[in-house]
Amino acid sequence: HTSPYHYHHGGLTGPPFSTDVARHGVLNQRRRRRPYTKFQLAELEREFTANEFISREMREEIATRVGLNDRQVKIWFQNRRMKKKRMLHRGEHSIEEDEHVGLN
Amino acid sequence: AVMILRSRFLDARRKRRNFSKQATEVLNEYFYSHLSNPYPSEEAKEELARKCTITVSQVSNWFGNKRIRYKKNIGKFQEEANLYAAKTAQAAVS
DNA sequence: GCATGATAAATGAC
DNA sequence: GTCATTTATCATGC
Repeated sequence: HTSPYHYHHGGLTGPPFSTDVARHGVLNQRRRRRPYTKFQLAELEREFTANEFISREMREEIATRVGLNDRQVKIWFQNRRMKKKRMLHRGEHSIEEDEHVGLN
Repeated sequence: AVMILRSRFLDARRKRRNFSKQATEVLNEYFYSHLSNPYPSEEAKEELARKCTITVSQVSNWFGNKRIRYKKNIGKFQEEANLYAAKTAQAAVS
């Protein structure tokens, strides 16, 4: 799987991160990351516990209730499923290598 | 069970430790020797993880942080870049 | 007080 | 849909 931000590079000319400017024009810049409130997260977590996959109707219902657009709710559930996967995969490798007071 | 997992998950960054000097050395060597495309493959990440005694996720985190912070202030990393450039040049001679 | 590692929103490839 | 990322924010180290 190639790196998305270097996918369209024909040659190897150009600085490391030259594609950033060309990615979006002046008008459409990346939406700023905005942390959600405790209430929003609590509601989202509660719905996620009920079911990890939600329909478009339920998505709109949650969105209006917590004050987010349905796209944000959709993305949140996607990221939440990835987070759960990471959490489950965490106990496999390092069960608990805590208190490793290592000096460099 | 979910709460236990989550509390343990959140504790990860709560008690984070800095990587060893040798680990940072290895990661920086790879980063500055691939500055035109600092995106290690999955296999390269696994090898770096073994050399540094860290997980593949930690390697991904390090490169993610390194790329954005280098891009945001190239001047601040200029000295570091020259250091590792000279180091790889030295290795090429020998 | 910033440097650093990990996580939380947001994007895009596939 | 997954998933590797970008970006901002968080929590800690020193």
